[in-house]
Amino acid sequence: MVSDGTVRHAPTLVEVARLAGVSRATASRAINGGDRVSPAARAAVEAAVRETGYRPNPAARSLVTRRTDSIAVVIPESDSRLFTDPFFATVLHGVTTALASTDLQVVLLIGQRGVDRARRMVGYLRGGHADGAIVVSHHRMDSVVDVLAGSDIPVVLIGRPFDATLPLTWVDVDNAAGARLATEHLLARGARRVGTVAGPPDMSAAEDRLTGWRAALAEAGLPADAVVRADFTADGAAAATERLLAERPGLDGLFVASDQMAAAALDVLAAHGRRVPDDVRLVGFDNMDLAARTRPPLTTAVNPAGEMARRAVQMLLARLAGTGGTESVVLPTELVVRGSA
Amino acid sequence: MVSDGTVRHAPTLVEVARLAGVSRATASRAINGGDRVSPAARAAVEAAVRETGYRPNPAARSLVTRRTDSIAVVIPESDSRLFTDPFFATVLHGVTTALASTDLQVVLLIGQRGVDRARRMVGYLRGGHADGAIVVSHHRMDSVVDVLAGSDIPVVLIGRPFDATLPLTWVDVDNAAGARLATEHLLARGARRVGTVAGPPDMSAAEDRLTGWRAALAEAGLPADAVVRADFTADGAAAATERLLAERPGLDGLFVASDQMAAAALDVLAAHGRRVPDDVRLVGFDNMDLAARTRPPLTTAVNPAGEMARRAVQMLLARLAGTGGTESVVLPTELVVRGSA
DNA sequence: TTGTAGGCGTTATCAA
DNA sequence: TTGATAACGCCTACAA
Repeated sequence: MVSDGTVRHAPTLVEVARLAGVSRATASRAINGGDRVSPAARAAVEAAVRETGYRPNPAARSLVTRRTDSIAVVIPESDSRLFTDPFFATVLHGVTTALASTDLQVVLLIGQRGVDRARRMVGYLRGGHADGAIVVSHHRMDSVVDVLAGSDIPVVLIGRPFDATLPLTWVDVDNAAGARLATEHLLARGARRVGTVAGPPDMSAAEDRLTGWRAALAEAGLPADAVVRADFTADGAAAATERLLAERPGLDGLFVASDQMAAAALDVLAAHGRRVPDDVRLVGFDNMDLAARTRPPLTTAVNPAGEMARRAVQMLLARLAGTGGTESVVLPTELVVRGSA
Repeated sequence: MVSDGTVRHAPTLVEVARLAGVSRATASRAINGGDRVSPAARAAVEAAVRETGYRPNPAARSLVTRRTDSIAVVIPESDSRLFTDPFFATVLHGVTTALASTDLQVVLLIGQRGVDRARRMVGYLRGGHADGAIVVSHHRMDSVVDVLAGSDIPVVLIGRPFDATLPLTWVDVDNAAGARLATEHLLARGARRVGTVAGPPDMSAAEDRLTGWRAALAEAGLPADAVVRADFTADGAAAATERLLAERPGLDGLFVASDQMAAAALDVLAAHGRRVPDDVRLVGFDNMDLAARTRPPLTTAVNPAGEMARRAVQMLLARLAGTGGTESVVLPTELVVRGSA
């Protein structure tokens, strides 16, 4: 007990044990929920814990258990998307929420990409700072992923890696199916000249969404050649949409690979006097907050970021417990129909 | 130690020392940059470290140094603003960036408010999981702040606490000055009937911005009674703006306490056929990404979230080093003039 | 400058 | 069911 003026060092197991009238070993067992403890001893220890405000020293515990009771969330994005994109905040929130019932902590690693940084990160993880990792891999990130794949650290990726042969577990939304739904919806609403503002080719989500768009058009027997690339930013999407309109003045349908880009496309279309959805039907992807607030509001495919985070946590926990979690997961998506198509 | 050709367990100091032909103590000194090491010994140890891929076991180190080399970032928000608001992502990015040059890690604590959770958090911090904490205190959060103030954990708040008498260090932007600048700008542009969409009264930023707005009007000898409250969400702001327009049809200037809310107000004004800036001059607060992308783009006061994060880190590091960091800081703001006023 | 030895707080092993 | 006792890997007086 601290008598407000005395030494303020945290109570240790020794003091708890002494107060409870048992040995350290018994106190430890009682605290860690072991079964080989008499009810009397357990009660005494619990009382002593309450009285002293004892908390186990995590370093000491970790030293002997070889676990840290924490997991790392790795976000290898350096650019400004980190601020802009609600995706990361949603994932982070999902992870911490999913972990709230456990007593695992989240250690955050935000870093630049590149081989050096990758090695540092993996070194950190191997160094025993975390029991496992969730990697939010939006970009290609070969270095981090490669190094991780070559290690024995339990890790789950959010967003599939490019190289499907790597021994890695991941969870992703069915980007191709979402894009396909979106495009089919455009066609169902009567669009016949359908373009797309795609994401950059070094992101699997971008590639998969492009694939889905192509598939829907192929099935309808329509050409899939009205493609422009952007970088998932509003500015990039605005410029790309301008190019597309110049190249394809007859466009009557547009699938844009993210809501943020779709909002920018909306502005460009308006600036060109093209009404949405009357002249051009428009569908986005993500269904983040933003989608409901544009005018017209966006029809869009759902990207369940929070759910992906929860699943990733589940899988990682299973891995850590040795009870599975080695199977990658593709979450379904659906289309939310609003005013833009 | 498993034999599939390799040694499974991470190399320890003992092996490094043996390989370098020195004692554990010398190896430790060499690794930790101590000066009492001969160049030869140091070189040998460094070579051994490289060869073995040695990384100090953080738990063992922490056990004896009584430091964890990690700091906690506490975000006691439970509601959806966490996803929506780029403020948190920006702060997080700022913190990790500022910490990149050190070898401190970030432990993320996202939690509900309330006394129980507050005690748990503080217990966690006192338990020796982190050397200090940065608390992003947007809301009132009396419980967390009170408990923290009563502890001896080094902590820096981002956003001033309501109770100024608490022995806490914090960094904040000069919200009142920003609001004042904004309102003065409205007046300079000719507005005479100036209202405000304020934030909720349990947030110091909201109160300070309201204060600044009042001050500017008082100085100009104009009434400051056209106030509606919202909760920093777009929907809340839209409803509030509707109320304000109903109450004050003659409004010709509007200060909105955040860009996100200002964007919503913009829509409402447009829906009522009020042109911005011709009929109503509008100024927001924050200067986040969004501000440049509304139409017209928003004139707004800068909220330097990243800079606040960096300063908070600096202050906390100083505290940990015992070299100051006990003085709270108010960062200046400025007005960014765009099309809305 | 280097090495010896002790201890940080906990859990795990083994007798009792 | 309990209690000695030995690790866990590292740092740091202290002595050489």
